[in-house]
Amino acid sequence: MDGIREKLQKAFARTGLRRTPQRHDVLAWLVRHKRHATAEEIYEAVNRSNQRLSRATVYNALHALVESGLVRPVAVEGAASRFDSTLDRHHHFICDRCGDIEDLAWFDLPGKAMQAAAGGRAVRDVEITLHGTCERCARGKTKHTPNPSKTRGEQKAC
Amino acid sequence: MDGIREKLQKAFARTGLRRTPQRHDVLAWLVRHKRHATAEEIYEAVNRSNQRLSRATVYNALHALVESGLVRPVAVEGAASRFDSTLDRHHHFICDRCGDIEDLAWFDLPGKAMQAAAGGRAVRDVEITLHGTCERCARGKTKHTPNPSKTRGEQKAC
DNA sequence: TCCAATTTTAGATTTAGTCTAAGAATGTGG
DNA sequence: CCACATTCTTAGACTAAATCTAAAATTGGA
Repeated sequence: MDGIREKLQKAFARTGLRRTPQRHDVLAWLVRHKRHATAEEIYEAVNRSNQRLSRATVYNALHALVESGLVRPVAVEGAASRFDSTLDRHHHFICDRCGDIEDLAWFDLPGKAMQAAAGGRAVRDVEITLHGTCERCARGKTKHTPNPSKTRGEQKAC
Repeated sequence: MDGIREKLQKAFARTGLRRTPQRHDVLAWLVRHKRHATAEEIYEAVNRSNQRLSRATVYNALHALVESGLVRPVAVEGAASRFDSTLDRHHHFICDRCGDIEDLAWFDLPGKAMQAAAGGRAVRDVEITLHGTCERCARGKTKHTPNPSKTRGEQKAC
């Protein structure tokens, strides 16, 4: 119905990454829920619906998926890394106040300027992250609690 | 001789951040050594030359400095955050293989595209990180060990 | 089918970073 | 110059993130 099965099948085939049930589940969850989840959240969510997989397996699967480009890590200062399916390209916006991560429409970098700055280096990927205040926080809605799990660190109550 | 004292004095004055000896030492070290150091490295380095400051103080100082914009955190997936003086603008390049972080010359984002993508959000800062293979790793020099401290995580021997 | 390589697993371990409560330093108004 | 409130630092305990280990399970191919 959902086509996800086929989509993932293709993705695995394309990258040559061995498709284990565990990797499949992790990727499927990430594709379905476009949240920027931590490894811990994925661990809990996937285990809630399916068979159990261990924490180490979640990390292994995530790393394998990152390695082959199907998943992208979003590192956050002072907090657990979050993960993101790359099946559609996009950039990120991180709110200074509440720490929420939002997707932005993709746009290109000026190729020339980038090449010049990169010099002789081989560039595989470009990561653009905007920082600022999200609309909810700007409006002063204090209820906005984007990371229902342990929101460790900086974020001021918001 | 070095003008750093005055430069920092100005920086503190400009941002209104209280200049404590500890914050000064942390910032001074970051300005002098343009490495992208972890909190732990800073802790060790600063204590090597000067009086002792506690780990908590290093974190406190770093957060205060980040808050007031004098220092920028560089989050890295699966590893300790690194820190960077912002006294000159630049972008980053992170090597997939060895994990090294290099500075790139500053270049601007196409303002229109960015505004369009950001929508109504208030953008404070733009962070551009290129990922790929650094020149040393490309040349296959296996000696390249950029993070002499605990290089935890992904990096293949390189 | 059998073997070698890969993957998963549970649990222990390491490391990053925060928290707490108490004490020190600082700045301000009188 | 003093008193008081505020801010900052500190050590160490604590929490959480992520890795590591060694053993068991699964897989793909000859």
